[in-house]
Amino acid sequence: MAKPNTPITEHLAYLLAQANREINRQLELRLSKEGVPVEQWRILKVLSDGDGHSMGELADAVLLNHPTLTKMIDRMVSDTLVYRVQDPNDRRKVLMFISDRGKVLSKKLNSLAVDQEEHILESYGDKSTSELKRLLESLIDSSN
Amino acid sequence: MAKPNTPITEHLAYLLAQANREINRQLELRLSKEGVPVEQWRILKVLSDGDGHSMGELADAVLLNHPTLTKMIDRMVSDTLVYRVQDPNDRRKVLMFISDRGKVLSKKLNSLAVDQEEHILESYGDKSTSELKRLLESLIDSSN
DNA sequence: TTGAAAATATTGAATATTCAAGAATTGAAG
DNA sequence: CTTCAATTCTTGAATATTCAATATTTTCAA
Repeated sequence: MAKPNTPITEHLAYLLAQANREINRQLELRLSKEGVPVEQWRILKVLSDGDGHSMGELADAVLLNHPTLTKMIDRMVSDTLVYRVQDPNDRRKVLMFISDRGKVLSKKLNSLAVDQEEHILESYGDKSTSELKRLLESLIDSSN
Repeated sequence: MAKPNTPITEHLAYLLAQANREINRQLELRLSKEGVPVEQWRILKVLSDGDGHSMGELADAVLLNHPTLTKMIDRMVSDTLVYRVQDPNDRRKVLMFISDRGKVLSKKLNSLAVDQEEHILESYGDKSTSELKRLLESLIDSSN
């Protein structure tokens, strides 16, 4: 008797990748109205607290590797969305700040992202959404 | 009074990306024992039903764009893990099959992937895991 | 039956990401 | 103090991914 061997669609790793791909695709579509990739939305959102964030901190927060972040920030500096300041307390570090132009863009992007969340809430339900968020947070916690 | 503006960590899109990144990283680490990227595990797993799968079908199943899949399959053909056969019923299509060598590798990879699932089950819990899977499936459903 | 449109897969050029190495600064042990 | 290891960020080369265009085959309407 042949072993039925779990189909890939039952692996948590696969379901996460699939869900992430789909939701990300939808978000991408909305943000493309402003011609901005999802990662830049994340960067602007994190920086919009107005504080300076080091590159390392940012890389963690926005789920990008260091060199990838450096190069994306280069582009955003060219677009004058953010700027670099050397950290006076530790000159190895660079502190990133959001510019005024960045803040304006960030607001537009946020409302596009909120639109999406609301769209999900409608089709997927309030209860499922908050339960899913809770479980994801706890999965992330348990992975550290 | 300043609007507190949802932190990025509360967005479903972000939580999914974060959880996916973490779980994927762990899986990657295990599969690296066999020197194989996660996508190749997916491909081998899907093909291991022994049937022929067209490139389009495969691309959907393994969450890759067409050209990316084509190039990855080129490598796997070089490694004699899979092979192409022209679909006799529709000669636009190419049917992909897993080779014997591919089957052997696939088995090893599966056991590494199952190890991971079990590790998650332990640290995260049986109940949470199955509930999370259920919610993810239903999110994916509701997105079509 | 013919010819235009659709479906499928691949290719090549443009872009983006990653890996490994490097430069600058700090920390800390001797 | 001095020196060596660790931390932080960037760079350049190697890889990988994506976009747009192409080739082939099928479908289907006229």
